[in-house]
Amino acid sequence: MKLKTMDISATASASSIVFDALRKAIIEGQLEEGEPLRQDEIARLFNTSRIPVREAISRLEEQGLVKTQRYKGAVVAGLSPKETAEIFDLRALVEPEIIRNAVPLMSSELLAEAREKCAAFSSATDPMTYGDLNRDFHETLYSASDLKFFQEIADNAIDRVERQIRAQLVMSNGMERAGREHFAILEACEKGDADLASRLTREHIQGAKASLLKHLPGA
Amino acid sequence: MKLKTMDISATASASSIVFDALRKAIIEGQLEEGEPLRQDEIARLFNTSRIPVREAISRLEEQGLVKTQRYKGAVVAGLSPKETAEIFDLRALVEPEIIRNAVPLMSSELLAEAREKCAAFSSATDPMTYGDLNRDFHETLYSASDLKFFQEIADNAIDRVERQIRAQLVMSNGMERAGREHFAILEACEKGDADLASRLTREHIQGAKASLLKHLPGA
DNA sequence: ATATTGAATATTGGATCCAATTTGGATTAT
DNA sequence: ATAATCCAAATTGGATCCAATATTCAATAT
Repeated sequence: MKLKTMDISATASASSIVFDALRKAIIEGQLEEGEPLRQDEIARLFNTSRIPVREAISRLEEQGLVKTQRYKGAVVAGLSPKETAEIFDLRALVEPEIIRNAVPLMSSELLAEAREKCAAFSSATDPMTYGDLNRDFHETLYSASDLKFFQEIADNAIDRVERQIRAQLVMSNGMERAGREHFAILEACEKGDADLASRLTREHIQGAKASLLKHLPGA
Repeated sequence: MKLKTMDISATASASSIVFDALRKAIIEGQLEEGEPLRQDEIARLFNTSRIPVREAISRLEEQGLVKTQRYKGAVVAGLSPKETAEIFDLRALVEPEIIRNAVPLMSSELLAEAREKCAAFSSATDPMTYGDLNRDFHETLYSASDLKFFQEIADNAIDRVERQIRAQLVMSNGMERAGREHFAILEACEKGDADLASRLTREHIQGAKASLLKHLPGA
């Protein structure tokens, strides 16, 4: 008798669990810029030894989310205004291409899902969730593309400025304008107008960059 | 008495040494695609324990140069023709922007250095060094830009297709055409024509992609 | 002969211990 | 009191050992 094989691989390695948790805590701002990451302390929090913690930290450093100094340890990486601007420029270059590629590949189911996410963002009331809902909408559209490396780049770039994005969203008009722009991007996708969706995405990112830099010291 | 503090940090950590060595071996093709990386074996080669080896491998995986499976180990990552094409598209998007940004920042010293590298590439006779000399030329020009994140992206993208670049260079006309195109890019930089340098860089990459895909099965 | 079971081996993931380095405070000299 | 010095605590980097899992191959049943 044959049994259906069940995927029981739900158990992830300790280092991956620590990595995911630290990454989430960093991009959500629960760990502030410059805050040291003590291996011992983190190991105690997750009931592990420092080995998987070190592996997680080294992966986070490879992603640019932490900086480490030999024998001194790791701190949450911060960005200068100039660096922030560069990341937004990178996003403004890459993400329009992802959308352009994705539009012809969007199923009606995916568009329906994106419409829900778009509505959820526009009607959000809890500032703590602004960032997640914003990201949720964009990633839904991006997921239709088959450009996985482009998506990797975009994901990492967004990770690095997630804190600034959240700040921008709670600023005056941030949510309102983003909501409008999301809706326009969605409409372009529904019309199948890849060029327009691409252009609107670029302007969306450039606008966020501009409104953010206005409030940063000496951009 | 005060002593001048000397920077004695020449001693890198074991994990960094292993990381650099493995990365070099992978992109130069000394380790073939799919070849398993045995922690124990590597540890013996470097006279260390497996701990720094594991850290190095996890960093390499974060860069996409190896793939690991739980309890099965790491293998050198390969690229499908489609993935190779995507990486070249990414390069064709990012690197022209780096050059465009770099041109106004190029000192005459840097241009002189680039000219030397360009000549060295064109007069190269040992196929083993084609890849290094090619990269050397491009990185010299890119180094003038102040877009460090863009450069990170480009560096990693080039890493991932370094093997294919080397193959392309030894193909018929590969070196000859690359040499000509390098010279044209260099001339545009010397003239201070950022737009032209950018366009030539894009065409250089797109041309390499096209000539490469012609020789790949079912691109 | 072929497929299945099961034990021995190989390999990775993690815990514990030790070494190297930094950091901070007590001590001492001026 | 202040600055330099030195020692103890804290912290990271790495080695060794153990646990968990995968792989191989011989033994066995059909």
